[in-house]
Amino acid sequence: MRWSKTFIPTVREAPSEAEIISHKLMLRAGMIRMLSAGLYIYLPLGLRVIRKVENIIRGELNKKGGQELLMPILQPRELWEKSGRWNAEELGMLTVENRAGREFVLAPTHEEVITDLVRREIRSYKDLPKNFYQIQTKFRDELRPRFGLMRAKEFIMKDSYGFDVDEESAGKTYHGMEEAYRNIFKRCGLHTQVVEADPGAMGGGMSHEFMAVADVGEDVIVCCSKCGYAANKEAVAKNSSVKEGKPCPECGEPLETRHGIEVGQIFNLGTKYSKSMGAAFLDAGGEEKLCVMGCFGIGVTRTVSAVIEQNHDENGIIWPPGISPYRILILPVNITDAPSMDLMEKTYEKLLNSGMEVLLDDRDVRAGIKFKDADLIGIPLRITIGQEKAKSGIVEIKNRRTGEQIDCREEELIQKLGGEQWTLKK
RNA sequence: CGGGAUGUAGCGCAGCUUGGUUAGCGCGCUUGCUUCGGGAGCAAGAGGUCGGCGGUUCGAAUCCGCCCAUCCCGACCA
Repeated sequence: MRWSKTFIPTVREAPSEAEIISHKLMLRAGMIRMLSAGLYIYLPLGLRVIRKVENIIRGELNKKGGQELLMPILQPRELWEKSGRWNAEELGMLTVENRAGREFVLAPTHEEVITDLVRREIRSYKDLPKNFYQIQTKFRDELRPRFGLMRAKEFIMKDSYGFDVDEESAGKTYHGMEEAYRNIFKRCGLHTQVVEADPGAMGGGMSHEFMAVADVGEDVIVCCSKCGYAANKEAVAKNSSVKEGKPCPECGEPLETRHGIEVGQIFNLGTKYSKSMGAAFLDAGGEEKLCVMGCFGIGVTRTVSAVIEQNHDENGIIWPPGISPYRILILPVNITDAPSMDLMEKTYEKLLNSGMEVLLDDRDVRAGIKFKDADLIGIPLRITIGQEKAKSGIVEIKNRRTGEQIDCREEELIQKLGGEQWTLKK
């Protein structure tokens, strides 16, 4: 993609409404713009990152047998009365009424719809287990939206719903999802702590939260830096021996207090919804049983914020390669120099043909601006084409994270980029 | 929803205390010339219902009231 053809409106100063680093950097890097409090437009660069995260999620969930579908955002009131959640204050539901006076909810979550589907379509143990998921916009009528994409009224969420024949099978699903989540967040370049959690409005039994450790996190967790043990606030409240300074229950090291951003949560729901919604099946003995359910969520847009909180420096974002909007940025220093332009086009073509996602900064602006913007938007690798070295067909490759830089002949580029030192870890 | 703060050009801000010709500055934007490897210089421009409504006054960005918006703390929450 040529920078001049896309739309990446970078700005030097972030609007004053932005408080935390990820919000400021997303605004400055031209990833998002605010429409109203808690409502954001995802610009081309921001959307590319979101899509990357979504695709990592798809890959890992599909490996676990997840089946993607898509459910309506607008849902009738009756469905929510059936589950007993129409007045569930803590869900922050946004309701609307149509011209005929019929009431709907802009879905904050989809247990009702998916369980209703399963109730009608699944009748035999032979149809189970099933694991459905979708990635779509969710609504929460947040009274106080905050921190950009961290807490928005409208956000993108991945939600999975598991249906199993019994607790044992549901437990396997649960642990499978836990494993998938670990892989997903790792591939997104996010350092997370898994903590035991309170199921809250979801109900049911066991629940774990995936916390991205960050100073701006709204949640407090107590964890052990040595063995990785971690517990959230509710768990700490229940057990007075788990707090800062006390020995870790697993290894005895002193526990520490940290802040976390909740990027994912998994729930074992038991039969709460299958009972209220009537999702039953016949087992091998011909006996009617209720599906044992689980639900599993990932805040996609929040994950993007969390990644930036964990991956930036004073100059801007440093994308983990797996979710970077582009893998490589080509930066020609002087676009009026013919040899530089030849080399630039050749390099661009070659990288595109090799399947790389390349952003070409072909803008007619001073080099300093390009360098600053390059650091700001944080593409992992930068190829600089300078006037002098271009004469002999040499480009510079620079690593955004480490700052290391090498010269490379254009012909050897593909080979070098595939080499170990440019395959960024972390 | 309780407490606090802010609202002046696309962005960042000054002016308001003590009302007084035509509302300023920096960045950005347009044009020209010179520059050109880390956010250039000079020159000439464009861009404003001073958040909105009402009030006080000869006169309001400035004082008063109500409303709206945005942000922070709290409660609540993927």
